[in-house]
Amino acid sequence: MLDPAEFTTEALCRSMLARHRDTIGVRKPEVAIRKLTVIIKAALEVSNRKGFQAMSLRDLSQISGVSMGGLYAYFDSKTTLLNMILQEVAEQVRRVLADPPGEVAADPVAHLTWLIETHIRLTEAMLPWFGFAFLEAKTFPPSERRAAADSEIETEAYFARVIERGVAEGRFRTETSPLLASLIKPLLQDWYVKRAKYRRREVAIETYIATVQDFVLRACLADRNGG
Amino acid sequence: MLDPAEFTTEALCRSMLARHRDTIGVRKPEVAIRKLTVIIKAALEVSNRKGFQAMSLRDLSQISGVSMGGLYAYFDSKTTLLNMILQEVAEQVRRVLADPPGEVAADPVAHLTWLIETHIRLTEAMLPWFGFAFLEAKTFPPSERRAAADSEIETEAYFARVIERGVAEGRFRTETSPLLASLIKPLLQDWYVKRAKYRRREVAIETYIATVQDFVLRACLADRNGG
DNA sequence: ATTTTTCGAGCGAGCGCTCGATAGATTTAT
DNA sequence: ATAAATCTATCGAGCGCTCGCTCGAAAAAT
Repeated sequence: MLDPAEFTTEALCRSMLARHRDTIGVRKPEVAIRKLTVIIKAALEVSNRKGFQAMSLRDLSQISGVSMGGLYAYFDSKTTLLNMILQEVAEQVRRVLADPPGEVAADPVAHLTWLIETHIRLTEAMLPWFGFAFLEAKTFPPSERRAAADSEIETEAYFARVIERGVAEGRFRTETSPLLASLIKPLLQDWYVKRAKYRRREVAIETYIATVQDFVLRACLADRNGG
Repeated sequence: MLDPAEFTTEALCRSMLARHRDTIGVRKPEVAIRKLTVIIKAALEVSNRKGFQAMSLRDLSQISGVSMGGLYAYFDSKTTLLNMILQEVAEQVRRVLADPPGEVAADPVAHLTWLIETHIRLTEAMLPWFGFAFLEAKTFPPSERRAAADSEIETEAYFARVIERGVAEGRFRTETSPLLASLIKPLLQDWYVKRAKYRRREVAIETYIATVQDFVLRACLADRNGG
């Protein structure tokens, strides 16, 4: 479904580097990618454990093995580091959700099902990144907070459009609530926000995906088709 | 439905004071409640704006009008203040959700509907408190984090028990997913977590409650009863 | 007169961030 | 081929500042 090679920390850091070529001081790409990867890995690990604010740059330096000064070759402030990570998450969401396979896009039901599965699998592939984004985006400066809210609205819009089309084409109940698109998002988020709980209960990702799909489709489809 | 007088900041602070009589240095109850109320009001206000960690005790002192030393007559550490608030939230959830009216408890469908409405109305009555608990609980020390997780599981259990009974009594589909109870919680949370979004879109609380109730019941009930 | 409550300057620790020093790689000059 | 010059990447002690928290004194209440 998703190619795992596209979501390794290294691959994602390559994408980050490309976007910040001008602000990153290290010129040689192999060196830059290698070090950026260990920095980001460490940053995600520590932040997911105790929060981004609580992670000091000395923590990050020690765990990544890069000196204080060395860190500042890759970002010019702690807030910039935050933004680099959040932007990469938003970028991947856009890249992955924006173009469904042709045969899927043609049918609202298939499209909705695909969106749910793909979103959950994307968050699974980038678990520390989404955990980070969810945990941190709320507590930060106005501009970062707004960017996070925009990204959220963008995701919601993918669902809203499909539902609207499904209703227009008569595949969904005409009474389908316009609120539904908003309510799908928290269902998808629960998988990575409460990941520990689902791991403890040994819920497989396929089970989770199927449950959410069924939950949503029962709300959309006419009664007879709900089973 | 809920008596607003029970959820004023002052009423809640009275409950907090009772629970921490031994660690609060101020002896006269009227004085203690009055000051605790302004402290908690200020703490919730600042924390909801920029996060509990980012709120310094100097911020809190200035905004509440209570001196640094004065604050420490009400808690012995910043973490204690956090716990006092989280405990009060957990206490109210327990108090309100634990005893449904008799006529409601008798019927699984009515009980489930009641739980959804009551939980959403409770979070609305204590909006800054729940916003605070949601925002902060994740980022904090192990013991606080565990307490928050326990409280969450407790809430989930209310829903799990009703659903189980509904299935046993033949009111709900036998295939009703055991995951459903977990998935209800994020739907309820969205109301206070994304409160700004729903306010902007002018979604009334009654609309939200009805939408969630319909969403959940469609997942539980046999197909013919879904409308 | 004595207890209770309030005050806020001050403490040590830790924060984000800077910057001069330096070791290694690469280019240029001879 | 070798020496000199230049550039790149890395380092970590130290700066100014704010943090959570304390404590002895002042003020208010009894």
